[in-house]
Amino acid sequence: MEIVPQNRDILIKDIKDFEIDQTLECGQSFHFDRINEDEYIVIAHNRMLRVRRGEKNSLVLYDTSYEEYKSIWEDYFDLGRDYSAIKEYLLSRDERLAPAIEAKYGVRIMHQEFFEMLMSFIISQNKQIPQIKKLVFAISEKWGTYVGTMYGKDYYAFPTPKQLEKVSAQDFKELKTGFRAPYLYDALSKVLDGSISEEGTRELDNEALLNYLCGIKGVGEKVASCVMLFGLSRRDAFPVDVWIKRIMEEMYFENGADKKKIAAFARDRFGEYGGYAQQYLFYYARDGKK
DNA sequence: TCCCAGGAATTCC
DNA sequence: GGAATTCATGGG
Repeated sequence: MEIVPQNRDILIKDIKDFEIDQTLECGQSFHFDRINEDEYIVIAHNRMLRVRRGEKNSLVLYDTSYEEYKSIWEDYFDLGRDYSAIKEYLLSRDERLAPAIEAKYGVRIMHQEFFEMLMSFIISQNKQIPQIKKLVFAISEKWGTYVGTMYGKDYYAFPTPKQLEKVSAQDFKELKTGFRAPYLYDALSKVLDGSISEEGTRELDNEALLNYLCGIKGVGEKVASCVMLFGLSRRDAFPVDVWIKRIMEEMYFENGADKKKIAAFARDRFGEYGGYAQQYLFYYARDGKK
């Protein structure tokens, strides 16, 4: 992998184990627009990023700097990590992961922002991905900071807790968040009063962190695990949703298993690489059914 | 009209 | 305790 600054853009050559479309569309992220199969607009860290897949395993990040790439986007897309080692380990744990890993070879686990992940995955319950995206965009447009216009569309960052200080549960409801409105409000309140904070998560081990997050109304094990995996880089978290349950039962439990049992099995089988296994399997399972 | 959606809270037995 | 029901909204 080679990072080549070009004018106002950043060209990254010879990226392995990465595809921008797979990484964005595997279900971990909701705050982006697809321009076409190679080009996306990504909103994160109070910025709008135009990014495009280039020729021969390259990637172009438009209108950014080397410093910004190193300080933000490399970590955001997890480009600094060796995924061949991850894949090798997972395959050594179970070679039956091969079809999922081969099909979704370009997925990386992103490191997104904690608060946005918390709110997004509270929204995600009992919703489909396009609906989740719609609500994330609506909340951003209503309360977030304008970050730029591309192809005629205005983009807004996901609001900070501070920007939502005066927002009520009723305000969330008016955006059609439905029964999730009081959940969003409870999460917001706890972040605003400091009882939930990213700093507060650092010292906690996974089990304690899970309980910590589950103290928020509307946050159960699955949502908490997603926040841990995608927002706090707990790469051993293994969210069990309906898709994962389905494929794990197919692979490992002939007579079915509840979510707790599946999560425990995954901890034992995949260990610190559970999150990667989860995402390959989730995307593979969900895509196959389409 | 009916059914389901990257679930979680509540109610029921 | 664990299983069934409810929750608000949109789309097939």
